Amino acid sequence: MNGSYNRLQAAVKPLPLAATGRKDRAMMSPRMTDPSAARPKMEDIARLAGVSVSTVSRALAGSAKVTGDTRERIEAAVRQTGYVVNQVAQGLRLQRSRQLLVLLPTIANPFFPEIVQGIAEAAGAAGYGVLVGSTEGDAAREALLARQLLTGVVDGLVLLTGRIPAGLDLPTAAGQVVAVSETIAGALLPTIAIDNEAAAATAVGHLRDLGHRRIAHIAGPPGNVLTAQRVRGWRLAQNAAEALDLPVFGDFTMASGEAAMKILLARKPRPSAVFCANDEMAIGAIKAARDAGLRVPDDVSIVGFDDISYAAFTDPPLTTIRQPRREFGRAAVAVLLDGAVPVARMGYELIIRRSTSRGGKEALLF
Amino acid sequence: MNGSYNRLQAAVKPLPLAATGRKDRAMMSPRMTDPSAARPKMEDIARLAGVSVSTVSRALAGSAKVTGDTRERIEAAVRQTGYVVNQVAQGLRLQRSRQLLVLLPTIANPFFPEIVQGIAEAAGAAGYGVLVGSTEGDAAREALLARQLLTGVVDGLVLLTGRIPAGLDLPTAAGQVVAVSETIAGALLPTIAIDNEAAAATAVGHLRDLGHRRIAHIAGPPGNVLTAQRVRGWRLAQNAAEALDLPVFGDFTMASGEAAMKILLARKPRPSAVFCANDEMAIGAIKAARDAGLRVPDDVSIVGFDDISYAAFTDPPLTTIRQPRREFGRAAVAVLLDGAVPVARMGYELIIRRSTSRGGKEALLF
DNA sequence: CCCATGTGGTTTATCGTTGTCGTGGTTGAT
DNA sequence: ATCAACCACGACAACGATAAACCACATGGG
Repeated sequence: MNGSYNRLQAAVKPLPLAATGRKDRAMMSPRMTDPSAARPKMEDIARLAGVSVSTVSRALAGSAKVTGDTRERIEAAVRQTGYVVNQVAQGLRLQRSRQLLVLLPTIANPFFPEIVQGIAEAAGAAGYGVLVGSTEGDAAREALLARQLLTGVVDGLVLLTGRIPAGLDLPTAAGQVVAVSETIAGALLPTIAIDNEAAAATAVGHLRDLGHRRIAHIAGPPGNVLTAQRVRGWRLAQNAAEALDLPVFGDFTMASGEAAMKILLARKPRPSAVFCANDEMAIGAIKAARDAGLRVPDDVSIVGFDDISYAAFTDPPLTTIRQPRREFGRAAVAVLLDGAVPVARMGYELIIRRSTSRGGKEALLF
Repeated sequence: MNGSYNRLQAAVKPLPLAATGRKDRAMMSPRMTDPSAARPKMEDIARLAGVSVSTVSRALAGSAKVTGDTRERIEAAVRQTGYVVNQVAQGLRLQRSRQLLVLLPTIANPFFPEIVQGIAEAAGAAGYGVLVGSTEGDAAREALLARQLLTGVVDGLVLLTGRIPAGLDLPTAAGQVVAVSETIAGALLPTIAIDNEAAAATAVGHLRDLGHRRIAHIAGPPGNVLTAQRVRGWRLAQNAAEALDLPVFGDFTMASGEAAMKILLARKPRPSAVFCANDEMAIGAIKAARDAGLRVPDDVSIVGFDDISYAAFTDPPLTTIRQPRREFGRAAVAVLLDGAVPVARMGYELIIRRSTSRGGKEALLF
């Protein structure tokens, strides 16, 4: 609400000014070829082609009712002026924008890009554009994006945030919203995801197969749905006694993974393996282990989750659970655009690299 | 142009249908409390509050000309209906959207997020929303985003792509576009960046200070402006003979860095140090070195560029050039919104971590 | 007592497109 | 020759919001 508000108006002024000037220009011949021309509108094309705006509109829409000659004149005028339809006006008239909005918690997490790419691919093929909004954990920004964008700026919303933005009325928005990757607690919303509990159990099962019995868990932030599901999976794959162990909570960042690992390494019987709720925390955990003078996987095995691109480049390369991210994106668009039935349990895959190995003496002694 | 086009229209249908139904509803009392109510418009608020739409508009705009009583009735109606203004209509009327669009080459590169965050911060503070579009190297998608979005959907464009989208007329868009990080060849466009040549020279100078004389370069893709600038800086910091060496070109991905490093390691006198045009390629290079049985930095020193978050978590942590990304973002918004003068040479910083060390025998023997 | 000056609101025109309806002119069938 | 049917196209009314112009009604000063 301060002064800086207005500057773009000023910066944009050239256009409005030129726009008002346009009518004058008809009378003031000298400035006819004004280079700082305003964006032409359909009316301009119509005048140039000597037809009505309706005809221009029809021609541009590809109607067969506009004949060769007229059509050519219109197309020539369009080419000449570089005219493009005003999406805002079109959106208002049509009550639809052919745009999708992807809401993600933070653009910095490399887990999301591939989902967005899948969305963009599928949406693009259907003639839809894709915009991305990053909420950065800020509920206000989230609400702003969702609201201001469901107000007609976009036709559909893909939620990667794991929660319903404030102010979004689900019944009203039915069919226009789909959740991906994270199921949203208690909301009847089409959701695309994997079975996180089972996937976590798979990861932990892999460690058990290698002989590990003291398998710690670096979890996501408390309160997060994914966190809960993966903690449950971790418990599920262990026996009753082991499952009493407490996870250390992080926040999905490398730094938090590093900190959590330090805590784990200080535990009395040191865990022989650690299952991390995502790859970034696993990267942090590897660093902590290294800094503590431990070798991965010889001294500690580490498993991640997501299979982000960096997972293959860590030292050692990270064993992790791969989620079909591109598929997530495509499926989300199918739900939105084709009314496809959402698949709540898509396939995942355990990618075994070199951060896990057979449990050492310690593990076997147990 | 196929069938899948129409589905969202169908999904959205409830709204248009309800909208047409709305007028009927006035006469058909029974359905008054229709739960699947259409999004209310200003007219509905006006009716509810017993005033005209103009008054509602003014009240919502915060005009002092709407008094206590009237204002309260309006606000009550807004609360009751959950009304939010239609941005599309508002945008058409106002000829401005209070939205900025950030165009980036790929959302997958972790160099960009922090810039976007800086943009979002500054824009948010000024009441602007930020949308992100990822072109994925596709010129068509790029043009589509730029065009369709400069058609009134957004007020400003931040280009992180290093080139002018096709169909974007710069004179017309003057003041609405700013380039960040990459200068755009031959375009007179406000640009926020660092002096890439000098920064590259700084990185290479650091290696020379450590005694290295065979310093190879893994460059970005040929044709890229950044690539050229950093190659020049690399040459500049060496003596004439050394500068005859040829860089190996990559494409800024980890995989390309790995491949490039393999090539470099096969060179006759093996380089004792490698300057990589970005951190991701450096990460790939480190992996290649490791896989070849070489230790970093004992056998090869490696320097990156950008200081992405992963740079601090590699083994060894990566020495690199830090660009003030958040500042980039803020500065870009200042240019767009406040008409600030763009700073083409912002400060950068050499971050010395542990991927570089004094050149070994080989280097000293030279 | 009348006119200037505020208040607190309403009317009206407009932003750029598109669907509906209408029109003048041609065509084919009768 | 006459009429229905068509045809390509034009005029007009929305879509939802806002700013400018306008208008009642009070109030106060001369």
